Amino acid sequence: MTVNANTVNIKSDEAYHHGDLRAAAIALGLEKLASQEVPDLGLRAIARELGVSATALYRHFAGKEALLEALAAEGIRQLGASQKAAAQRAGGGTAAFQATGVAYVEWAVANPALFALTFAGKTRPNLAMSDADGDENEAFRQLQAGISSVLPAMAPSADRASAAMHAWSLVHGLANLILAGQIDDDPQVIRSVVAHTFGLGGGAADCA
Amino acid sequence: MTVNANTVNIKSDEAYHHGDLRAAAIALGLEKLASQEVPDLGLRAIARELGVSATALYRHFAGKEALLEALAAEGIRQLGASQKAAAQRAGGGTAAFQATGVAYVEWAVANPALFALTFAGKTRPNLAMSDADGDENEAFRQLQAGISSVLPAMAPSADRASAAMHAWSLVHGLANLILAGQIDDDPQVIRSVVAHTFGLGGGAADCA
DNA sequence: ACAGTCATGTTAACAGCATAAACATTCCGA
DNA sequence: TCGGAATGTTTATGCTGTTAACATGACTGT
Repeated sequence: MTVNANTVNIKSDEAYHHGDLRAAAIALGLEKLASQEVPDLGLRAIARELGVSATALYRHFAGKEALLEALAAEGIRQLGASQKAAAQRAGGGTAAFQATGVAYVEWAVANPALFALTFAGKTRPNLAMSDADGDENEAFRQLQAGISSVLPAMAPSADRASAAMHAWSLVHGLANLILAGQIDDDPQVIRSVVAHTFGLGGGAADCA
Repeated sequence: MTVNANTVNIKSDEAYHHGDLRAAAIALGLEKLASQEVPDLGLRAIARELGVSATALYRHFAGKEALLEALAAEGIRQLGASQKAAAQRAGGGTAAFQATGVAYVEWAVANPALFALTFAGKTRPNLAMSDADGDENEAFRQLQAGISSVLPAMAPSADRASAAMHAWSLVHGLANLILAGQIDDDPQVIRSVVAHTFGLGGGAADCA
């Protein structure tokens, strides 16, 4: 296992000035994103806040876009981890599937800027199509696992793929609409909308 | 004096140099958005391309954000019109409802930058909550009409609201995921994913 | 018709941004 | 120890949004 340079590894102190600048930049970027609603990060601002010259970051990133991609990778990793934790907490089966959906939306709402960045532009890595081996694909793996727990294993793969896209679209759209201020950020609403589709096998945990 | 033949003139002739600059800026903005994937419009670029000084636009827009909002308003108007046309083309009932969903996604895919702009940031007007009287609310009105055609009129308004959010989230998420390159832009896929929910008819009925 | 006001344009200037080129330093392996 | 690679700095270029001060043309009230 190679050391993943992307991970947020804040060595306690005495770190970066002549240490690991790349990691420090990513850590600070995440920190700034966490306290912002819109991902308008600036290289200069990061460098300044890091006590380093503006152009120093070019030794570690090809440009602004490269830094943003690194942050996006971290974002998708966190999202996947959050979903995985929610699924485990819920046990298994349909409940776990719904939990991943709710976790998706809640993570997005809790991390607006990072979520926006993660899915911004066409330059981002294609999550669904990649071979789901990397650590950053936990999100899609959770989706597939959820599908498996709801649809019988013998269902045609076309149905499974369609269901996956359906579920993903639902939570993704709900998250985006909430972030756009078009739908209220109400846990009850989120749960209800998600349950409506994610429980599709049996329908209606919510309707009773 | 030279009338710029490139621009899509809203006002018939005798255009903008000492005419209607605001309209010209919006028209050019839309034109530029149409040939771009990402809404990185620049005030200076627009002014330059319009043959006018950079600061002239400040006589008509409070700032860049204001111009973007004007463009977003035009975007939501076009989206609603597209949905309305699709619904009428489809006749009525469930088919029309599905058609509005497909139209939503297809319009978004056909106008990536404008669609992104329309739903970017929290500063945009809240479509769902406003009183649906203005011309720009056709999109939400279509959504409600579609819901009405699928859910029985006597259904509790909570169910109707939930169904509306559900449908909206689905198409919105599907559009965004396609634009993010995560789902293939395949008409067959769009139709299938949309039909899955928009034809639910039964989804809510199951609960009763 | 004339004067004044207001809408609309102009130029100049400021601060901030991403990025590139040339230069300096530090570190590490042969 | 020496030389090159890695890392950081200064300087410079050209972009951006935005403000301030100034010009000018058109409309309006008397």
